[in-house]
Amino acid sequence: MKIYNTLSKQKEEFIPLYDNYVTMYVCGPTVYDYFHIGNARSFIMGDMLRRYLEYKGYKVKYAMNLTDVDDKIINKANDEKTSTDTIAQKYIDVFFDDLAKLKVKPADVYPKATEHMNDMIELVKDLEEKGTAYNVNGNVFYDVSKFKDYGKLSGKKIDELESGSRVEVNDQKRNPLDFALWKKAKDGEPFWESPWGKGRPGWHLECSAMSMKHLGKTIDIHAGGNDLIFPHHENEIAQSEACCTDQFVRYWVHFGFLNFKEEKMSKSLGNFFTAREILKNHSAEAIRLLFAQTHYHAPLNFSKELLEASEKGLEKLNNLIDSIVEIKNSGKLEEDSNKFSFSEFYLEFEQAMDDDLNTPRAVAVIFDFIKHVNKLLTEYPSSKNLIHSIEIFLNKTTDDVLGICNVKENEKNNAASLEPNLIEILIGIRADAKKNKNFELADKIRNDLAEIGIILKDSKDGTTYTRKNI
RNA sequence: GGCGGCGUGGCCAAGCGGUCUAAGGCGAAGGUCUGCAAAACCUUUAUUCAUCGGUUCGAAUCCGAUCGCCGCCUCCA
Repeated sequence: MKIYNTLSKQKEEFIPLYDNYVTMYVCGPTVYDYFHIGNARSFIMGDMLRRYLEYKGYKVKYAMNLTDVDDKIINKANDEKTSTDTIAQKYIDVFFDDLAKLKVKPADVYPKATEHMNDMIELVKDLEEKGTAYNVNGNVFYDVSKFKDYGKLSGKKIDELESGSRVEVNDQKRNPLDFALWKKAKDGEPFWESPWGKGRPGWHLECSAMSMKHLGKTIDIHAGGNDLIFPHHENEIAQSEACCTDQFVRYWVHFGFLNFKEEKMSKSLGNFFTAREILKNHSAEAIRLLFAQTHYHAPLNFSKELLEASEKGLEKLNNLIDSIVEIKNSGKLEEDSNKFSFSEFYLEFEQAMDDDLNTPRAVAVIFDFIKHVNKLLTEYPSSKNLIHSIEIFLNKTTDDVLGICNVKENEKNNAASLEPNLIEILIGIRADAKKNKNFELADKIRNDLAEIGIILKDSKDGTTYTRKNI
């Protein structure tokens, strides 16, 4: 498989450090608020990458940090007259809750900054000993001039950055680009004891320390939004490679922004929808399909209309699943000797995904597949092998990798309870009504069922139904 | 000012030197089926890829210029 590596600015063949074991780190949330649908794009695309690696047979160790010490958390705690811990815990719960709703597979570890103080302090001590960090009255800064590769990820040059007007002025720094590794505590702020006095870590530090601790000094994939390339990821490289390793990350993966009305969706611009808000009216599957329909690297212009279009597209998939479930429940299935391997669809799906996770192409393969099997289904309406092969294909691709459908769940919903039997009875009554040309009654039954989300469909072989969320 | 990205049908979006008179989704139009619907299926919907030049036997794809949009350089996924 090929992956675009921000470091080399080109697609590279992905070869993990150790055989079939992949280490992957995705920058997680600062837990001070609900995350928005733009943040969700990173979480979901990271999830799809991880799922596809697993599909390919890799064993993936996946870590996502929780930033629970930060200015924004402190401010929020002050505003709400509560502790930073309370704020952090509240939004950690929210985060997990929303991620689960978005069908994002849980990471193997969710390291928290507050639980890795010693690791971070050790890292800073090490940098200080090596002369790459300096202490000014309890503030410890990283000396950018000591790291010759500084700028290798973002393509920025130290002198060019210096001449830029936006670099913060700080008397204590030797160089305006130097960044804080350890910040001296101000009154009323949470703090930890350290060799430099009471304070807290700078914001790049945790990712370096926790990535190396949980995944090893050199990891395979580190991913995050485009806006993290500089300075965050650049600084992570500087910290980690100056202290502990020749290569911190082998493949840097960055996700394009989610825009709203041609502008980056962000908290500071205020033009955002929280994921939670969107999930009230739209399914996780539709959100995931929408994201999959654009390449992860490109910007995605978000709108509710687009989401609705994806929702409609999903219906094609769901209708297929419904008809499969319906056929299975009907008891009409027969053993047969037909073989349906769908190997060309698997191949095309894999070729698309192997090409830098080209999910839009993969989705196109899925829709081609749907069209193809719908035809087969009319040709072989009772083939057990057909149904079985379709289910396996959908499970592997649309469910396991893309996370946009769930065959098993649909079956469960359909099979549960007395409901199917009751619906069959109503269908029977309606069939009699139709026979007697009592269309008024027939339509009433259909309309009333539609109101509770049961959609009847007539065909020459009888009436079937599907369920729709209302 | 420095660095990076983008401009493909009504909308979204793949394609990145020949199979492109350009995949797939949404939308629209017609048809098959049906008491009517729904679903499904079949047609139709870009001789053209921001514009202008160039390279090449051949360009949406490479190069240059122009126009337009966006992002990073400050917290941000």
